[in-house]
Amino acid sequence: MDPHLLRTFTVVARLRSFSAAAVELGYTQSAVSQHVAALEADLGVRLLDRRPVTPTVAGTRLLAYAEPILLRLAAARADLARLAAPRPGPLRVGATPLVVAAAARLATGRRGALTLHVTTRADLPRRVATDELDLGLRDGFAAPNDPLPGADLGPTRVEVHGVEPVVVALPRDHPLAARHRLALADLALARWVDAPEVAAPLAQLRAVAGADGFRADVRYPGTDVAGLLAVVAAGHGLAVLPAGVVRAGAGLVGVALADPRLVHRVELLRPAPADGPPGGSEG
Amino acid sequence: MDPHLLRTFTVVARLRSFSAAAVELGYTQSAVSQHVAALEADLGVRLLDRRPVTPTVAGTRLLAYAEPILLRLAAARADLARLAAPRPGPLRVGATPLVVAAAARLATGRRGALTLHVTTRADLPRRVATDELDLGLRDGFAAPNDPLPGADLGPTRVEVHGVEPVVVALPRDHPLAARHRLALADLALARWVDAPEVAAPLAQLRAVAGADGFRADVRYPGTDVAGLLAVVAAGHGLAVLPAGVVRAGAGLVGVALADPRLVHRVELLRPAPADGPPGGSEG
DNA sequence: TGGCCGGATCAGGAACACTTATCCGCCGTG
DNA sequence: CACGGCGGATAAGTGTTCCTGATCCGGCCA
Repeated sequence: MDPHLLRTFTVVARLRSFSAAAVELGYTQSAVSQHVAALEADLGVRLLDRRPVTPTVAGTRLLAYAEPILLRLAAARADLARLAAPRPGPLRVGATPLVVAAAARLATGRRGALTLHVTTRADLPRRVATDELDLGLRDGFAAPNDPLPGADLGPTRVEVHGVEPVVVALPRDHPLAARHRLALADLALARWVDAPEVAAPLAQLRAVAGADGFRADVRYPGTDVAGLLAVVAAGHGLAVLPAGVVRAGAGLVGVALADPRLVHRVELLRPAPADGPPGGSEG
Repeated sequence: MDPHLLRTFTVVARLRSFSAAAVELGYTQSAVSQHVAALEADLGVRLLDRRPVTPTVAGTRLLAYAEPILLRLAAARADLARLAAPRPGPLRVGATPLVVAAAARLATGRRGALTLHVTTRADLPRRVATDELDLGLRDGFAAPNDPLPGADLGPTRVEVHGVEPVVVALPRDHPLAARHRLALADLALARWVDAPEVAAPLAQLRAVAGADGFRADVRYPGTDVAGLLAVVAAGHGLAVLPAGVVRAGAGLVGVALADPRLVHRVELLRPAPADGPPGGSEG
C-alpha cells in the first residue's frame, strides 16, 4: 500500500475518472490504471467500478482510511521541514469566521508582517498541520471540559483561548422565547437553520442530544453572523450560538441551553515546539 | 516517505541497532542502512545518531508520526481483508483484565468455539483494528459522557457496555477514610500506587486534575485486582478504581470521587460492519 | 597494536514503475 | 448497422530503484 497508489486512488475516486486523475497527478492514463490495478491486486479486492467510475463498498472503506493516512504523512513531512529550517516571511494566521477579530487582536502584539486567512472549521487543523499556516484560532462547540473534535493529526499544541456559554437563538415571537433555559431534546422536532460554519452543526446537535430530528429547511453555508441572525429572526429556524453574539433587541433572543451541557470553545492551534514533548492526543 | 522506510526506521529506533533491525525485518544490514539514509535524504534531516544509535530530536518527532501511520495502514489492510473474506475459525475475543468476566459472559450467547485473550488497555484497540481479534471489551476512566481515549485507528464501532462510578481506594485507617466524598486535587500530594492496567493510570489523574504530583513509590504492573487491593490496604498508596471492585471489610474502603467527575466505562470494540457508514471519529 | 564490532559505501543484477503505442468494449450517431 | 470516439486495459520497452554481497572504515577493548 504505497502512499502514491493510495493518493492516485483517492484522486480517481474524487474525480470519478482515470484520465482526469492522470492530468491532475501529472501521470499518463496508463500509469493511473496500473496504480489502481496494483492496489486492487495487493488488497485482493475490487476498489472501483468502471464506467461509470464509482468506488465499491471496499473502495469506500479504503477512502475512509486513506485520507487521514495521507494527511498525516503530509503533516509529518511539513513538521520535520519546519523543524529543520524555520520559515521566513510574514506570520500566517488562520481563523474560523467567528473568531477572526480575536485572531487579529491576538496577532497585534507581534512584530512584522502578518497575513490573516479565514478558513473552514474542518480545514484549519489540516492547514496548521501541513504548515500552510503558522498559527490557527478555531472555534467550535463541545462538552464543558472536552477539547474540540478533529484535531489529532499529530503532535500539535492546543491551548484553550476562551470558553463561553451557548444559547439557542429564537425569533422574539417564538413560543419558547420567554423561557429562561431550554433542553436540546425538546427542540429536536423544531425547525433549524443549518449554519455549520457559524453555529453548532446540526449533526453535532443530533450526536450530543442522542436523538434524530433537527431538520433544517434553510441551509446557511455563509460565514457572516449578522446574516444568520437575520435568518433566525425571520423565523426560518433556530440555531445554537455562543451567547456573546446574540444581542437582544434585534428581533430575536437567546435562551440558555441547559440540558446537554455545551460550551462554545476557542482553541489556539500551534505546531508543537521544536524540542518539547508531543502535545497531541495520540494513543 | 515510503512506509517501508518508515517501518525500518521505527524498528532501528526501537532496537537501537541497524544490524538487529535487519535481522528482524529480514533484510541485510546494508539495506537497512540505505533505508535510513534515503529517509534522511528525503526529509533533509538527520534522524538517528549512530554509535550509539539514538533518535535525534527530528527522529523522535518522526517516530510520533510514524507509529500511528503504520498502525492505520495495517488497520486498513486488515479491515479490507476481513471485508473480502470473513475469517473462519473460533471467535477471538479480547478483554482488559478488569472485564474478562464480562467478556466471557458476553460470549456465552454465541455458538461455536471461542478464544479469550487478555490484553493491555493500550493494545486492545490496535489488535481489534488489525484483525488479531474479532471483538474487544475494554475498560478505562473518562469524564461522564466522553468515550475512552485512544481508539481512533479508523472506522471502528464503539458501543458503551457499562458505566460505573469510581472511588478512591484507601486503607481503612487512613485519615481520609471516613469521608464520604473526595476531590482529586486534595490528593495530589498523597502517595499513590501506579497500577495502569487495573486502576486509573496516574498520568490520567494528573491530566484530569490539572495538577502535578500523584507520586507513586509502588508500581503495580500486574493485572490482578485482589493483589492491588492488598497493596493499597497495606498502606503503600491510594488508587482510583471502579466502585464495584472495592468491597468493604478487606482492610480498605472506597470513598466516592466527587470533584473531577470521572466514571469507569466499559466499551465494546468491533470492526465496522461491512456496509454500514464509518462509525469512527475521524475528522 | 591488532582484532572485532557495527555502520557506511560500492558494484551489480533483479524487480519495479514509468512511458508510448495499441487494444477493446461501450455508446451515440448518421 | 457500421462508424467514430471516448475511456479504460493491456503490451512492450526502458530508465530507475532497491535489493544483495563484498568491502571499507572508525571506534573500542584486550
